[in-house]
Formats: sequence, structure tokens, C-alpha cells
Amino acid sequence: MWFRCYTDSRFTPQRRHRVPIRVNAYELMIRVLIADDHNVFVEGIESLISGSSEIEVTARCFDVSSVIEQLNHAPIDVILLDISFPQVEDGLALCEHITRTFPATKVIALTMHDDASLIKRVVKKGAKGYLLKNTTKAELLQAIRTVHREKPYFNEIITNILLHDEPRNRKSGSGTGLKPNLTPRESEVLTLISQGLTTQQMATQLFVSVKAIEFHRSSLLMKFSVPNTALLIKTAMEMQCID
Amino acid sequence: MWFRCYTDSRFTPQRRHRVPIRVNAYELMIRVLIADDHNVFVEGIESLISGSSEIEVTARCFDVSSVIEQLNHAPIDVILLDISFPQVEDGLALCEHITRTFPATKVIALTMHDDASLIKRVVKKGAKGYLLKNTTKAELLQAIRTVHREKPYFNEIITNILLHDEPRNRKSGSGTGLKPNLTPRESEVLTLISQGLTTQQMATQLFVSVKAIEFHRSSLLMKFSVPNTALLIKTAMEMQCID
DNA sequence: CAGTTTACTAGGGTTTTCCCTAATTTTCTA
DNA sequence: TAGAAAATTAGGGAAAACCCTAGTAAACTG
Repeated sequence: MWFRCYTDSRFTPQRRHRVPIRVNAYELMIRVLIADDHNVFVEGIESLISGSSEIEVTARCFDVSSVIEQLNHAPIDVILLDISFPQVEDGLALCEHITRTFPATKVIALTMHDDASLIKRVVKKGAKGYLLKNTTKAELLQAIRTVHREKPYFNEIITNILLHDEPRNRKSGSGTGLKPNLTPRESEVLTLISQGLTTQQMATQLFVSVKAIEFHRSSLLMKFSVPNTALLIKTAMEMQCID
Repeated sequence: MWFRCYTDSRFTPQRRHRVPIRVNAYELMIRVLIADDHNVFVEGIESLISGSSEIEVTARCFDVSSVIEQLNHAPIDVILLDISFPQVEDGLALCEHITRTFPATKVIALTMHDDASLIKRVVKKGAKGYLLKNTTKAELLQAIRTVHREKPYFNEIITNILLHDEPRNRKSGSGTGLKPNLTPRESEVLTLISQGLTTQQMATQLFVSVKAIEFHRSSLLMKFSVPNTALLIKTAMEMQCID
């Protein structure tokens, strides 16, 4: 009884042989799959879509494996995918898998995160649209229609987030995230380190001894709370202390 | 004869005293200033706008000083500003000055550059919109209307550029800018270096000798064409090989 | 104005990084 | 399957980075 997997009534095996092989997309409703592990949300989205005459929710999935299963058995036009499903990494991996394996199925990422780097990562994984979960009904429908027409959908809020994204400004976990106060000499030395100069070269350039420069290096390590130059550079870049 | 500076006939000093102090913007046309040192372009934009019943070009400027002069004497709603005017830095500075000094005047940046970092810089300097010079008439008019309504205007091409912007991916001058091919071991070591581990710690963690790790470090320096760990980290971060 | 703090300058000694060469294993190819 | 190319493993020695302490000059404070 494999056809039980069909959730779209228009695609029961019986009907399958009656519809033309080449179907005009405009005669069919846009089939949407909602993938979210929060039931309330699935219900909410479904009720937003329910009034539409051109879009219908043909499947709801609460976990990753059922999404794959659905796609393998019933055609889906657009997936509304919660990226935190259950974790961000899972959602991203699923998004990538879907867009690779089912290129005809468009993915709209749907999250609460207004984070530019996440938006970019999602797009890299093949998502055609990105919506925040506080979106409106009109926008949701518009987004579904747009991606179904093979066009990307990103509203002005998303554009704004991307615009004001200071790359690499947020720390992953450790550290205070606050720029330490650097003395003029320390800033100078930090800049020169980031340009690849050795202590010897800096000493020559600044007309002081090697030991003086070495002290400034140590001060930098202490102020940034890092054990070595590698992490100093990384941290300073993340904090935008150096270009 | 200071009023000679008025280029908008509705604002000759004579008329000035007859219009109400609080003018309903919708009764007036949107006054546009075109700032571009390429005459052909000014002409072109002007002809695109000329047909409109709600937008009019009230000034054209071919250099920075005349833009300031115009703004000091005649009200302008929207400025179409070529950022390379004559150099990118000049255009950015002018944009910042305008938006600080004349907050009521909205700036639309108009350039040939489809460069995400430039877009971000322009927005930081206060521009309310960004158009590529190959824009259409409809879009140009739409952008002017949008920013005049205090809303930012960025079309989907711009959004796309921002989306696919790999932050810090272009080198200022040196280097090829291409990610070198790393062996699995090298990637592993690079990651550990970026986490602040010393060669000794990596050797312990990967169950090999210190010297083995040291060789991988050297290979990394060679492949990235850098002299030391500091520049390795910086370069690898710019190329998004780490983090 | 004396005392404290802050920034800059160093030296000694240890650890780490880096460059050279080279052996062994793995992968690719004719 | 034999030979070549690439990856991984090391060692010796020089250079650089790092940690400790400490002196000097300028700024700040009561």
C-alpha cells in the first residue's frame, strides 16, 4: 500500500494516469509543505494559507525524516522550512539536501532569527526565500507565489538586515565581545602584526628595541585574553579592531 | 543677488512669500538634483524623468562644490548621486555631508559598481537608495518616489549582491585571492590553529609528532603565500577558510 | 607638591614557530 | 601492475614569540 504516502489527493495513483504528462502549472494550485516542529506554528501558517485559492498545504512535517519521505512520494512546489528543525544545523543540511535532490521544489526559510550570517548561509544552501516568523499573511502568500515563479523572495526587512550586517561582529561563544582599550603604541603594534611584520621588523620601523615590541605584544595578548598571535588576529578581526 | 542660485522657479524669492509655510508635499512635484560628472549621463537621466508629472529635475551638478551650493539655496527632495564623483571617496564624503546637513534631502546612490561593500558603505553614509546605472526608467521613478516617502529603496539585484557577498573576500592589492586546495590534514591543522592550539597541543590531539604538525603549518604558510601565523589566520579568515 | 597610576621602554630565559631536508605511506595513472 | 605524484610523517637548527621582572617618563590625584 505504498500510495498511502500520498497526501495530495490529486496525485493518488488512480488519478495519476489521467492527468497529462505535461501539466500547465497555472491550472494547479501551488502545493506547499510546512516543515516545523512547533505544531502551533504549523497550524498558524496553515490557517493563513487556507483562504487562498491558488495555494494549498498538502503536507505538514514535524521532523526531518518525514520531510524526505513526503518529497519522495508526492510532488511539492514550495517548502516552508523552519531552519531550527530541531537545530539550525539540521535545518541547513535539510535545506541543502532538498534543493540538491528536488531542484523543482523551492525552499522558503522561515525563522525567528534576524541574523545576516544565517540568512546568507541559508541562501548558500539553496533557499529561494527567507521570511521572519512575524511575517504577515499577504507577505507569506506573496513569497510563496514569487519563489514558485523561480524568483527569489527577500523583503525589505531582510534586505535591511543584510545591509547593516557588520561581518564577523558577533562572537560564537567565548569572551566578553568588548573591544579592549588599547594604548596608541598597542594599536600601532597590532596593526603591524596584522600586516605580517615580525617583532624585529616592527622594532626597526618604530625605532625601539625588540624587547619593547615584545612587551606590547604580550599586553595585547593579555588585553584580548588570548594565548597566542593566531587567536589575537582572529579575535581582533572579529572585533573589527583590525581590517 | 543671492536668489540667482535658485534653480527651482517655484521658489524664486517673490513666490516664496506667497506659499504657505507648511506645504503639503503631495501638491508639489518631487524636486530632484542630479549629481554626476558625466554630462551624457545627466542628460540621460533627465530625459528618463522628463515625462513624469510628479518628478522634476530642478538642478544638475557636475562637481561637488556646486552640489553644496545648490542645497544651500534651493530645497531639494531627492539627489541622484554618482558615487564616483569624481572618486569614490569624494562621493561617499559628499553623501555623508548631505545627509547630515540636509536630513530632509534623500540621497540615492547611482553607480556602475555592483560591489556589496560599496553598497554597505554608501548606506552607512546615509544613502536611502542604491541603483545601478543600467536601471530602467520605471525603476528610477519608483526609487525616487520611494525614498521621497522616507522609505529605503533597494531592488532585488542589490539584495542579491548583498546576499552573495562573501565578506572580506577581496584582497586590497596583493595575492591571488583564490582559496588554495588544502589536504584533509592541512584543513584540520588550520582549524586547530584558528582555535588557538599550539603545535604541541595539536600533535597530542592528532596522535602524531610535533614535527609532523610543523610541516603542515609550513605547507599552509606556503599555500597561502604568507610568512607567519598572523597573516595565515588573517588571510584564511578573509577567504572564509576558517570560522 | 608628593604619591599613584599609566604608558613605554628593556633584559633573561623558555617555548613555539619556521625553514631546510628526507623517509614512508597513499593515491593516481599509464 | 609498475611508476609517478601527492600526502603524511619526521629531524636539526635558526628565528620568532612568549613569560617573567624591572626601570623611566608622563599624566592624574589628593
